Amino acid sequence: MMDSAETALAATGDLSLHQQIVNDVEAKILAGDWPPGHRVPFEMELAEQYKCSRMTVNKAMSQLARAGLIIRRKKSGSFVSLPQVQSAVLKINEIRSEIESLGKIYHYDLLERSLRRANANDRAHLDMKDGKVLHLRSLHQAGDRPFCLEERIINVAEVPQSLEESFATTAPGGWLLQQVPWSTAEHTIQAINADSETAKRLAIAEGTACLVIERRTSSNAAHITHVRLTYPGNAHILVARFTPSQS
Amino acid sequence: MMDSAETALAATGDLSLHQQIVNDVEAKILAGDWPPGHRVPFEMELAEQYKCSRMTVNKAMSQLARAGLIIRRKKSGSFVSLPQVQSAVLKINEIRSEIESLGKIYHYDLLERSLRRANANDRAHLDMKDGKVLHLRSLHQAGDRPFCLEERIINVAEVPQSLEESFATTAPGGWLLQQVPWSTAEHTIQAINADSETAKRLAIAEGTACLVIERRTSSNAAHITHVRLTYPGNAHILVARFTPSQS
DNA sequence: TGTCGGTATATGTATATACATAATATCAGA
DNA sequence: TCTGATATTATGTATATACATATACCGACA
Repeated sequence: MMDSAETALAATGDLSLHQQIVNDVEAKILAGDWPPGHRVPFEMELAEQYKCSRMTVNKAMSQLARAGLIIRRKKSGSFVSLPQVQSAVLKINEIRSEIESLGKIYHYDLLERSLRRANANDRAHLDMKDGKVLHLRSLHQAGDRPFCLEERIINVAEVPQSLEESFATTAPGGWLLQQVPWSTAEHTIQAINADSETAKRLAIAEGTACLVIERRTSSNAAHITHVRLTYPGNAHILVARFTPSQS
Repeated sequence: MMDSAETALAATGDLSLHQQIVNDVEAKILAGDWPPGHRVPFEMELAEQYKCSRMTVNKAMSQLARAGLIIRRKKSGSFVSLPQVQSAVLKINEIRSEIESLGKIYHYDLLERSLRRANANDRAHLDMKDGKVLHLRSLHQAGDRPFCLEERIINVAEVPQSLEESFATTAPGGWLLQQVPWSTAEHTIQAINADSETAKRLAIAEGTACLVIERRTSSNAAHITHVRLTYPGNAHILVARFTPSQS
């Protein structure tokens, strides 16, 4: 078997020096050579080892600290941290591209579009006091099979241009990404049994398990939109990955 | 309404200079003042603006680039990037702490423990050629209610000390976190209808929608363990968040 | 007009240096 | 022995400097 140190050093490509240090240290930690609590060599020691300045090592160690792999304490040194709470990055693709990457033809149907004063439910979802919301219900299809049922409310005060858009052929998800540049988002994921209405729309038996993803998108302080995506059970699987220092 | 620039500058606490720059630029992007594609001021310009050296600005910009908020191109400058694919960080807590944080009493029951040669299914899950796996089935309870059904296989070759452990009172999840220091993980999440066996164990009606999380944990190259967690529907909701440069 | 090649420019990396900050270690004095 | 001041030390931040690298731009030349 190949020694892990060799593995690390073998990969010395044309990477920058500080990136090499990051990789080497990360490899040591992942391989278990340096268990949690182990003190990583001091910056000065590593600098000597790699024949570089302390600043270069510092840059590498700062990266590792930001990634959560090590914890740094003044005067004491840097220590391999305990594996944090199991966490993973969940990538939620645009529905259209998701379907097309499956080799299916994407089709979008608008079921309902209405403008209304925010009711109690809307206000809770968007954390707003008063105002109007645009309510949209639509169906995404892969080939001739229903793929996902979407129910969305848009905060009209924040996205007034949504009133101009019919959404007859444009799915609101992608459209909003264009309009509201960057965003923060909160997701909840749960399993529900399809009620009769949902079952009919998704062409599945009533009671079939469905995956429901709800997302609230915000920009700085204001909440922009809330969407509830219902996927027919087993037909859809979410994938999430976690790798430390996800470079 | 407060100007967003003021908002950003108002928050000038005792943060380090490069962190202030990160915050200010992030605020500008989130507020939409700098839309996607907009060219961020050059490092030299920002250095002048903040009356600091280019290196300090460079540190800030590098952070923003790593976080994906901006894209940097030599000779051209830095540009606000298009909102990436909706992604979010999913934190999957230790089941014990999750239950206890709900104010319930945690109880763990081992249902089955067996050592066996890896069958085709095991080999697929752990991506292994041959060898033994430890198979564990257990139930996590919150108060007197079933909370989660766990089915796990452990790669004995990678974690030989698992043979010494009875798991009669120790849940394998937390134990493994201690034994296998750092890890990468792949998760899949889906909704299923409870079969009769599952329904009985979880004390729910057959066919109830359940959330199933499968996780494969690895350390460097080798796969350590595969676990399938089944939560009774509606009783459990996953939460995931996304904020750019999740500092 | 089109292409080649040189120059200017913004970022990328690395260094030496300096001082700040936090926390440990040490030692004097009560 | 306990207390508190002081020294030591590792990290944190910031600077000036230097050179590397990629590339946009522009002008010369065919």
